[in-house]
Amino acid sequence: MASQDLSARIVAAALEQFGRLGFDGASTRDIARAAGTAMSSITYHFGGKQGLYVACADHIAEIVAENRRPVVEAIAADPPTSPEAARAALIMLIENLGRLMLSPRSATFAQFIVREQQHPTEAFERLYARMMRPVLETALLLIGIARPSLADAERRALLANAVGMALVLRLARATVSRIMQVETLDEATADLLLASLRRNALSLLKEPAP
Amino acid sequence: MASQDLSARIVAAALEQFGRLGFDGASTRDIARAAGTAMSSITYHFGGKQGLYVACADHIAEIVAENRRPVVEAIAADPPTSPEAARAALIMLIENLGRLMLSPRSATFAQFIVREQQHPTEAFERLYARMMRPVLETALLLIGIARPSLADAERRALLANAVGMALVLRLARATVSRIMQVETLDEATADLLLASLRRNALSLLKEPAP
DNA sequence: GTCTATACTACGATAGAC
DNA sequence: GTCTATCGTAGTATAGAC
Repeated sequence: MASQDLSARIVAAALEQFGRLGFDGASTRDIARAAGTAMSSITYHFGGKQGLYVACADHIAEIVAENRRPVVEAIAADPPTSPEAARAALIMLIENLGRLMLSPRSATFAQFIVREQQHPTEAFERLYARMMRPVLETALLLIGIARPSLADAERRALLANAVGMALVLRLARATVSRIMQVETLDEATADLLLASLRRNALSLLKEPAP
Repeated sequence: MASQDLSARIVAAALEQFGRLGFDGASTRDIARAAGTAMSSITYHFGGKQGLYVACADHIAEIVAENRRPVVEAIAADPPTSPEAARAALIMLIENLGRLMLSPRSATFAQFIVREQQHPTEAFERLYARMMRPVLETALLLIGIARPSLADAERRALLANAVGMALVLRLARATVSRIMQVETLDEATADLLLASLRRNALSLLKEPAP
C-alpha cells in the first residue's frame, strides 16, 4: 500500500472520530483499526496523536476552500462596484456557506471547529488562514460597498452576524429542526432555510430607508 | 457534608470538565478530585458518568432559564400587540441571548450543547424543554406580530437566523475576535457587538419597504 | 452517605522484527 | 513502510469498611 493512500485513509478515519468524540475521546487504536492499519502507523506518518489532529485541520481547510472556490473566483473575476452587485455577491457567499452547513459533510467538521473556536490551538491558525481569512476579507470589502454609511467596526460586526445566520444551520441543527417542525432537515426544509437565509441576508445588507 | 452540597460541587466540577474536554475526555477521577471527594461518590449520587452528564444538562438549563427570567416575565406581564412593541420585545430577547453568549459562563455550556445538537441524547431533550422551547415559542408569536406578511415557515426560518446572529458570538468566538481585530473580546468590543446585534435584528424584524 | 481498595480494560508511545 | 509486542499510565465500576 502506497504511503499516501494510507495517510489519506488514516486522516479520513481520524476526522470521523475526532469530530464525533473530540480529541481526548478519540483513540489512536480505533482510528488505526478503522483505517485498516496498525496504531504505530500513526506515529510513523504524523508523529503522534497531536500531529494527526493538525493534519485533520489541514484536510478540513482544503475541502472547504475547494468547495467555495467557484464562488470566490466568480467574484474575483468580475469585482462588484455598485451596492446592488456587492449585495448579490455577498449573498452568493452566504448561501454557499449555508449550503455547506446543511450538507452532511460539515457534520464531521463542526465539532472539530467549534472546539478550536473556544480553545484555539495551532489547528485553528491553519483553519483560519486557509479557509476563513480569505473569504472574510473579501466579504468585508463587499460590505463596504453595500453599506457605505456604516462605520468599519459596524461592518465587521454585521459580517459576524451574517455568518452566524448560516452557521446556526449546522451548530444548532437539532434546535433548527424543532423550530421548523420537522424530524430531520430534509431537502425541502433545506431549500426553505436557504431561501430565508438569502432574504434575511438581504435585509442586513440593504441600507435602511432614511 | 450534606448530600446536596456534595452533589452541587460534583455537578459544578463536572460542567467545567465536560465543557472543556467533552464527555469522553472528561474523567470521573478528575471531576471527583476537583469536587474534593472520592470518585465513587459519583457512582453513588448519579449512577455513573452518564447520569452525571444528564445532571449537568439540567443544571445548564436551570441557569440559563434563570438568567432570562426577568426578560421573559417582563414580556409576559405586558404582552405586545403592535409590531413596534413586538420588535422591541424580540430585541430584548435576542440581546439577552447575545449577552449570555458573550459572558464567560456560556463558555462552559457551549461545547456541551453543540455536541448535543449534532447527536441529541436524553440531555438535549431536557435542554430543549426547559431552556429553549419556552422562549422560542414566545419569540415565534412576537415575530408573527412584527412580520405579519411572512408565511409561518418563513417566520420560523427567520427566528433560526436571528438566533444564529447571537450564537455566533460564542460558537465562533475566535473568528469573531479576528473579524473585530481584537486579541480577546473585551467589554468595549462586546458593547459594539451587542449594538450591532440590536441593529441587525431590527433589520430582520422590520417589514421591508413596499 | 462517603470513603478506600481493587479488578479490569484501554490508552498513547516506543522498541524492534521484518 | 508497516507490523507485533510491551511498558507505564489512567479509565470506569464495584465491593465492602466505616
